[in-house]
Amino acid sequence: MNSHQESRCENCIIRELNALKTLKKQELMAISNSKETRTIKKGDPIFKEGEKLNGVFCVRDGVSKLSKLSENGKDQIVKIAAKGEVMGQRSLIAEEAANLSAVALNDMQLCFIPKENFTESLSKNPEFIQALLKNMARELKLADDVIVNMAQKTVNQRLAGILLYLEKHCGTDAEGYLSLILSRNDIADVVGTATELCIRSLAKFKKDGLIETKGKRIKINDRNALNQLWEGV
Amino acid sequence: MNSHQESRCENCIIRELNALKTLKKQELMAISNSKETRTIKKGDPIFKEGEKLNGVFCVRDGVSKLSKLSENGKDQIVKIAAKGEVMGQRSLIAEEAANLSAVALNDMQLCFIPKENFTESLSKNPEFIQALLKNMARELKLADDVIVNMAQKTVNQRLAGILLYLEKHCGTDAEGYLSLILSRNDIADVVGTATELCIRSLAKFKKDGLIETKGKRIKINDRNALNQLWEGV
DNA sequence: TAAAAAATATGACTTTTGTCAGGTATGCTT
DNA sequence: AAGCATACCTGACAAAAGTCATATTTTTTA
Repeated sequence: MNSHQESRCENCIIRELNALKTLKKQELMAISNSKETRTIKKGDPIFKEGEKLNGVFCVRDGVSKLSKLSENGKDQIVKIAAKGEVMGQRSLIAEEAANLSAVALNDMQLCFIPKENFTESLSKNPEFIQALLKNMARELKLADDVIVNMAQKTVNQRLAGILLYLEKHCGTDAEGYLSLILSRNDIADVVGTATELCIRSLAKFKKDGLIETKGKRIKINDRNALNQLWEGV
Repeated sequence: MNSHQESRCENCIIRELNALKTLKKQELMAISNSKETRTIKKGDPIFKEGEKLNGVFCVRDGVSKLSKLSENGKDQIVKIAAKGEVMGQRSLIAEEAANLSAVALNDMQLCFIPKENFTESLSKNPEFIQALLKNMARELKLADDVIVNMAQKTVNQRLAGILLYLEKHCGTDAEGYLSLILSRNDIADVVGTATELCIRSLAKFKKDGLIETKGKRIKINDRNALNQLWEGV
């Protein structure tokens, strides 16, 4: 399979979305021969916090949550990784075990790139390092912003924020519903609140005409109002 | 002054604490000639969020807060930078304006290293890039952990956490009081709560014998209990 | 398809957090 | 040293968030 044209890294367009786009033909050929394409089912774990990773995972399709178990027994979702994102690279770079757990939010296709290939490029390809560095720097800014929002915004504001985020980053289906269907519990874990509170807030958003729901599915009706709520106007 | 032995980067030991330790003699000589040593008084701003930085600031002495103004009008302190930390490098790497504002928490001595020197080394010195990359990766882990704590811990827990953090990272004086003296308002801005609540919680900690206070100054009496509170036992 | 399990939903209540108003202490300026 | 500004502190109340119990609906599985 790996020898087939489409599964060769040289021809992969997902790469364009991340630091892997800086890899040279030679590096790509090496990776093509050692990489592994994995199919992951919704709900399946990809790696767990504390685990030593022996490679990175490039998301070809689907979406994963990256979460950490807090000492109070609750899971906090720190990041949602969609197509094109590389999971595990932070841990490899820092030479640490994984700090977060990755679980598939829907059926996924991943490319597993072995540590050896990753570190080889990391030590030899300056363009790759530069791209990684820039990527990390941008991630760090996003994380700092999340800290501010977690500390200063209310549950309603943060919930409005993630609905807008999901629409922007994961898109909507033909009927206008958010493509990524999360459980109420997962939404609560992103917001950092209890499931009940999340459900209640969604019910209020619905009553106020900001959103529509149909089972788990959510449609944004009043983007403007949600945005104003998020910004605290 | 710059030609004096002690002010030459080649002889600087602060460098050992960060990525600048990887710089070569030639690079250090160039920086020595263009760098600027700045004395900043307590409360003075170093840079503001949104500002385009034309260099990085290496903390020689003193402590700075890095904060961001939330849309609700409150400042959130995202990081406390002590001796050896380099401020502004994230912005230069990402080629973005500063995301945070830096203000001195006590009298400081900073080395300002111009952007040109920084980016020169960034493009030519692989060891420097590697060190920066590792640094960013570690910072990102810390930020992710703060996100989890902000989302999942109570005000009391977070307050206990920062007291322990201040003791560990900024030390104590001869009498055992925390060396870094913050206003109640600044402590509240780290915790992400209102000043009144911060004061109340400190009063409770005092009543329970966890800490002692003398004006602004705080002494940790029961490290163990604070730690258990932090961990939520 | 029926039963079981899981997820969603709602009500009642508690705890935590935030806010406002006012008081006291502290330090700085003139 | 008096006056002023600032920071610290406290009480009373309001709002937000968390918890527990218990439906109701949806999904899974036997």
